[in-house]
Amino acid sequence: MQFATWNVNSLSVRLPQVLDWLASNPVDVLALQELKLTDDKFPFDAFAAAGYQAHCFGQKTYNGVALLSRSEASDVVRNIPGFDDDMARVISASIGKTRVIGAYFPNGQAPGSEKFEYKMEWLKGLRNWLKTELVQHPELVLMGDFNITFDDLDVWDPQGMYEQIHCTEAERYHLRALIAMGLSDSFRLFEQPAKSYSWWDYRDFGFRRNRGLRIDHILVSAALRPRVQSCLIDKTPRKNERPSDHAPVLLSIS
DNA sequence: ATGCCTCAGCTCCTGAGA
Repeated sequence: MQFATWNVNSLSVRLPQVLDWLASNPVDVLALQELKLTDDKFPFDAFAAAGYQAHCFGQKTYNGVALLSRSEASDVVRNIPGFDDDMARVISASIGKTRVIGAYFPNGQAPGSEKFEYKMEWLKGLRNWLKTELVQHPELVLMGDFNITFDDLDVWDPQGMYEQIHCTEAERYHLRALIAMGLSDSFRLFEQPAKSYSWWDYRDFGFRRNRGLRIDHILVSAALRPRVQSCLIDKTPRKNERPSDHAPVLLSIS
């Protein structure tokens, strides 16, 4: 079974690329982030024609997430129960025996800002909710744009980005707390190419110079971990003419 | 560096992203 996550930075702009990518990568489940469109504009028909059913949680201008799946998805939940949020950031569903959570974590802008405080509160809310989710659903995948690097391996310039947004100890603490709950960073279960990133700044030839961050992750629960066969970042779509700034991450489970 | 791209929208500039 194959899972993937991709921050598309506007589904309206990226739909042809998503369909192309699915044609070459017929994953079972694809989580999308930053749709930047409302539910009424979601291209259900285009995905149905490609063999995917979709559940979406859209929002005007910013945010917006969706789950696409080849088989039926049930028990769809939007956002984090118990955490009040006016932004569309999380969508969960049961697909087969697996509970799948697709998430667009807050950016946080800069340490000390109001948006950073919101990010910290959101991360606490996520973890409180996940505690019970993991009990109810031992086979769980949490994937999406986390907007946090695990450590310096995930950062092209660790000195320059020291304690900068996505790289602060406060943010990384919350990522480690998810690991402490029994989740694993599936990417690091395998040997990976040096300087592997999932996001590159549009500016300054970020991709060409490989000045990036690994901030898109797929975490798996303890029950799934022994079944993980591979995890990789697909840089191919970043070479398209009008790419998203993020690349998709792919996970294979037996 | 108040910059660099890209996207949406109260669209010919601004806010936000990361």
